[in-house]
Amino acid sequence: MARTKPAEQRRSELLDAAEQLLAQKGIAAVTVEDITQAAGVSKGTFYSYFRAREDVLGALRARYIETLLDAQNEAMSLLHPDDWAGRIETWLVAGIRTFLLDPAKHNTLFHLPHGSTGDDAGSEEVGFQHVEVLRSLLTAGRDAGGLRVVDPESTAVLLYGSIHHGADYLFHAADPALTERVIAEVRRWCRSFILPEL
Amino acid sequence: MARTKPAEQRRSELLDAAEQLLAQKGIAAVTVEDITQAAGVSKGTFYSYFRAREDVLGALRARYIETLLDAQNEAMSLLHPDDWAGRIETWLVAGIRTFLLDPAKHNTLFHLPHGSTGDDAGSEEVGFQHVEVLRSLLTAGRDAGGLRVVDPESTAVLLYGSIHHGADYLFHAADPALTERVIAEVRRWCRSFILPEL
Amino acid sequence: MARTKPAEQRRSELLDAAEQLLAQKGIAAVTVEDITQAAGVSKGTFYSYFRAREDVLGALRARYIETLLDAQNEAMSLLHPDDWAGRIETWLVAGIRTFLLDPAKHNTLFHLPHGSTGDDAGSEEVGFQHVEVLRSLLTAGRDAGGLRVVDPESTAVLLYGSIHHGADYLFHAADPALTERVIAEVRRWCRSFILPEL
Amino acid sequence: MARTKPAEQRRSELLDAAEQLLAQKGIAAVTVEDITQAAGVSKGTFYSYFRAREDVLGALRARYIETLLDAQNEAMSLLHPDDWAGRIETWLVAGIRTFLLDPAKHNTLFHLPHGSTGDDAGSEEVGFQHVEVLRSLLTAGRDAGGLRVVDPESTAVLLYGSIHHGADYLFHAADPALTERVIAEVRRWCRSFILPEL
DNA sequence: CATGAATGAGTCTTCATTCAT
DNA sequence: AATGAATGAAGACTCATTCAT
Repeated sequence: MARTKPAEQRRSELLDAAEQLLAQKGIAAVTVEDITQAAGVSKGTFYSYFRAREDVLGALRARYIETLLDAQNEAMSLLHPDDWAGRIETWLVAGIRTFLLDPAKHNTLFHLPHGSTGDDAGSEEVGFQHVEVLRSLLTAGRDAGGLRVVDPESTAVLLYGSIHHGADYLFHAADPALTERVIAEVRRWCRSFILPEL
Repeated sequence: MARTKPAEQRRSELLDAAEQLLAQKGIAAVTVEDITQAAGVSKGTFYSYFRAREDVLGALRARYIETLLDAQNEAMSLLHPDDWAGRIETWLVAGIRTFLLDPAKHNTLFHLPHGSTGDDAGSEEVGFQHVEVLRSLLTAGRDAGGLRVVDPESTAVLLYGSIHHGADYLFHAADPALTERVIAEVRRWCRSFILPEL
Repeated sequence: MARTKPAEQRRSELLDAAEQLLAQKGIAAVTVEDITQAAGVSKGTFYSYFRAREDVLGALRARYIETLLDAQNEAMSLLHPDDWAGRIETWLVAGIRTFLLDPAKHNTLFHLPHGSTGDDAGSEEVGFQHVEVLRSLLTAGRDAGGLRVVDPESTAVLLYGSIHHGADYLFHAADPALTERVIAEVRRWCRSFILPEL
Repeated sequence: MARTKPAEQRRSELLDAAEQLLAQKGIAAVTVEDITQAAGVSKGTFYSYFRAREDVLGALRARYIETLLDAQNEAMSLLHPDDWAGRIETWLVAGIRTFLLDPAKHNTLFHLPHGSTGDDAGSEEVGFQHVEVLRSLLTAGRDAGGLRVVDPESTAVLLYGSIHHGADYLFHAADPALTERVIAEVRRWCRSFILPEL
C-alpha cells in the first residue's frame, strides 16, 4: 500500500493539500490528519517532510509571496525600463489584482495568531520582501533621475501599505466599482506623486 | 471566599487580563484559565461574563479601536478646523504614534486566525471605522475648498493602509530613525499631495 | 425583591417546576438553575428546601406513586367489596390507563441512572408499594374465599410486572388497538385465572 | 509504548471495561477515563472506537440482550418441540435465572436517564425482541393446537412483563425463597393458564 | 429568608506527535 | 519509507454548591 514517491513531489502534494484546506477552514481548524488525508498519505508521513505542523505555514507563505512577486514583476517587465513611474504603478496594481484573484489564500496565510510560529512570521507578514523591491525601484528611479522621491524607503513602506491594505479592504468591501476607483487612485498617486517635475 | 464586585468592573478586569495575555502570547495560546487566573477569579466566573472564549476578542477589538480613534481625534482637535491638510496629517501621525506606544496589542488583537469568529471581524480588521473618518475629513476638506482630492474614499483607503501597514512595519523593523523618516514622509504626502495648489 | 412564602408552598412550587422540566428534558439535563428559574426563585433558595439536587427525585417519585395508587384505589372503590376479581381487574386496568395519561412523567421519574440517588431508589422503581397492595388484595380475596390463588405474593409480583411493563410497552408501541387488546387480556387473566372454581 | 492490537479486540476490551464499570457505578458516574483506564489504554484510544461516550451503551445493550436470549433459547431447545407450555415455561424461567446471575448488569444497562440517547433506546428498554419471541412461540403453539391463547401478542406483552419485573423485584427483595416461589408461580401460570383444556 | 455572584472540581473531546510494525 | 494505532497533555465548558450581603 505504501507507495514511495520522490520526496519533493510528496512535499508538494502535502503543501497543496494544506493550502487548499487552509483556505477552506482556516489555520486553526486544519489538523495534520486533514492534510495527510487530503494528500492521500498516512499521518506519520507528514512528519517525514515537516518537523511540526506549523512548518507548513512558513513554506506556504514563502510560496505565496514568491507567486505574488512573480506576477508583479512579470507585469512590470512589459514596460520600458525607463518608465519608472509606469513600472511602479504597474507593479502596485498587479499586486492588488493578483491578490484579488484569490484573497482567501492570502488571508488565511497571513492573518495568523500572533506568536504562533514564533517571530520570523512577522517579517513575511509585514511584507519585507515587497517593500524591499519597491525601495529598490524607487531608489533606482530616483538615481536615474526618473522619479522625485525624497526618501525611497519610507515611501516604499507607505506605498506598499497602501496597496496591501487597499487590497484587503477591497476584498471585504466586495465592490467592483470601488476596486477600479482605488486602482485609479493608485495610478494617480504614481503619476502626480512620483513623476519628476521636469 | 467569593468577593462580589460590580459586574461592569469584573468584566473590565477580565478584559484587561485577557488583553495583557493576548499581547504576550497571542490569541491562540491564551486559555480561559490564563485569563481568569490573571484576573484573580475562578474559571467559572469567566462564563458569567462571556459566552465563550472567543467572545473576548470582539470586546477587546472594539475597545482598542475606540482608544486609537480617540487619541487621533484628540490630537487633531488641537488644530484649526480650516487647516485640513494639517489635521489629516496630525490624525495620521497620531495613529502611527499611538500604535507604536503598544504595537503588540494591535497585532494580537487584529491578526487573527481566519474564520475564527468569522462574521464582522473582517470589518474591524480592515479598519472600516478609520477609513470612514478619513473619508469624511477628505470629503469635508475638499468641499470646503481646502484639499485637492479626486476620490476621497479611495484616497482614504490607501492613506489609511499606508499608516496602518507603516506602523506595523516600523514595529517590526524596530528602527527609531526609520520611524521618524516614515512620519516625515507621511507629512510630506499630506502637504504636497493634499494641499490645495492655490 | 425577596418575597417570603410558606415553606410548604415554596417546596411545592419547586417540585412542580422540577417535574415539568424533568418530563421535558430528562433528569440528567435538568439543572438546579433550570428548576429555580422555572419556579421563580434564586438558586440559593433551592438549598433551603432540598439538601441536594438529587433529593427532588425522591420527592417526585413518591408523589407520582401516591397519585397513581390513589387513581387505582378510587377506581376500585366503585365495585362491591366482594367482587374480588373485579376489583383487582379494575385496579390493574386503572393503573395502565392512568399511566398512559402521562407516560413521560413516569418514564423520567423512574428510568434513572442506576446508583444516582443511592439504593433506596430501587424499592420505588420496583413498585414495592403496588406489589404490596396487590398482595393484600389477593390474600384477602383468597382468605375470604373469593379468589383462587396459591401464592398471593408471587402472584402479586408477576401480575404487577405484567401491567407495569405492559403499560411501558404500550406507550412505546403507540398503538391504541393494541392497548385495548392488552387490557382485554388483563381482564381475561383476572377472570379465568383468579376467579374461584365454585 | 503503544501496543497495537486487533481493532475488534480493543473494542471488546473497552466494552468489557465499560460494562464492568457500568454495573458498579451506573452510567452517569462512569467517565471515559474510567473506561480507558480499566481497559488499559489511553483516553484518546477510546475515541478511535467510539464517537462519543454515549455510544458504548448501544453496543452493551445489544450484547446483553443477545446473551440473554441465547441463554433462554438454549434452555428451551432441550425440550420437545411439541411441549409448548413447557418450552415457554422454560424460556421464561431461564430468563429470570439468567437475569439473576448478574442483575446489576441489566439494571445499569437499561435503567437510563430519559432522553439520553433518545432514539431506539426505548425499543430495547421495553424488550421488543423478547416480546416478539414470546409472541411467536404463543402463536405457533396455538396454531399447532398445543396452547390455549386468545391473543398471543397481548399475552406475550404481559407475560414478558411478569418475568421482567419479577426478576427485578426478586433482585431487590434478595430473598431466595421468594425467588423460588415466584418461579413456581410462573410455572403454574404456564401450566394452568396456557395448557390446552383437553 | 432570599439572593445570585463566585467557586472549582470534574468531563468530554481534540489532536500533535511517536513508534512498533 | 510508509503506516496508523496509540498516546496523553491540554483546554473549553458545566454546574452543584456555598456564602457574603
